[in-house]
Amino acid sequence: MSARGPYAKGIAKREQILEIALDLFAQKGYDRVSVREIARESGLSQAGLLHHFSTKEELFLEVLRRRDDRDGDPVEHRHIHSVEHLIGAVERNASEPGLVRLFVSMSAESTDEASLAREFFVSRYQWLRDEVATDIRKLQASGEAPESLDPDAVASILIAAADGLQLQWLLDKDTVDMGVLMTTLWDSLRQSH
Amino acid sequence: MSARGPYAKGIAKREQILEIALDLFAQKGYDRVSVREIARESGLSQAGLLHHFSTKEELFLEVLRRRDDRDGDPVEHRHIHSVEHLIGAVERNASEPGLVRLFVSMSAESTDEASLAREFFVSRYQWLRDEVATDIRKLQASGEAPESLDPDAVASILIAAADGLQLQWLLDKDTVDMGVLMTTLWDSLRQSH
DNA sequence: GTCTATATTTTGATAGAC
DNA sequence: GTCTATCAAAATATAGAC
Repeated sequence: MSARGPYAKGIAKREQILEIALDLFAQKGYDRVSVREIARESGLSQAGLLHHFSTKEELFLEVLRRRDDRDGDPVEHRHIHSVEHLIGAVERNASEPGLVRLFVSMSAESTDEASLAREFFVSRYQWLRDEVATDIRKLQASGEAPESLDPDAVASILIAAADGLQLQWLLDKDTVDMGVLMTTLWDSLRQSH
Repeated sequence: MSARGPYAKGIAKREQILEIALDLFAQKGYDRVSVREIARESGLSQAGLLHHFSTKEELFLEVLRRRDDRDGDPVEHRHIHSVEHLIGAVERNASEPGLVRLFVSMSAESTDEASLAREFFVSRYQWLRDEVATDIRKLQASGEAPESLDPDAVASILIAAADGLQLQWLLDKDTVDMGVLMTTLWDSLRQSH
């Protein structure tokens, strides 16, 4: 897939806009960023930006989809999610407060029934719970996790803890160590009977 | 403390505005509610409302403080928070999606460094963690919780799970049973060694 | 305490030139 | 593909009458 051709310039600009929009949405939230501001940071006029994404919401949804892909190799991300990966992602997120804020604020906004992002987050959580629950069943089969655990319940709980700890961490980064706490939780669950 | 006197009318109106603002912020989030809208629902003009709260942010902060008080008896709320209370609050919240949404979206907004609500949530989490950790120490002393648990870590984790489960529940109310999952988590932790 | 009227900004989006 | 110019709608906040 060459980057050359008649569309190369447009595609490159699109990528740049998406990067900048990601950062701005992460910093300030959807409603507090104007298209003008994203355009200015991208070295474009507002109308120039709206040539690439004809509405603000279209740009926003594209940014959301992109966020998932940045969590490491997209292929790996999509196919071998596990408890270990979940904890690893939380640990890595401690170096990316902007991304964490994007996720926290966008997922909160998505709870609005009318939000365009709602569908995105609903299916994302369904998928995530499924991946983690499947991994737990695998660990039970190999004796690495106790049979007493309910895989679906524990999957929900681990994901919930990850989200909640990210929120606490954003508010008090020195007090809350997300990675350590996730490990503590998983160790405790594995040692329950 | 009588409700009579020269200020009775103003105070009553203030209360009414706060109730309505609470509901609207909960439904739509801070940025998507206008002062005009709150005023209209309160039977006032915009200028009439701004006589009671001179800026939108002032009104918002007042609503936030009020939210805490609605979580049951304020006195009890403030003085005997415990693991049991935390789980009970989550269970009760399943009948109040509006309030849950308010909390989720307002806490997410508060992660903005410049947010006026930030200070409110930072101190709220510090206080909550402290209350829950203290309760866990008490349970350990009476033999109702294993000594192997780190009270501060478990407090953070339980609160995080509560927040994260509320988010998942808002997005998929039929699949996620917050109360059951919180109980599952706490039981597992108590049975770990 | 509440109103009408208005100042001032800012927003998302479009039209049309180049 | 990007610009300038512009529109229409909304927002917060204030001034001043009653």
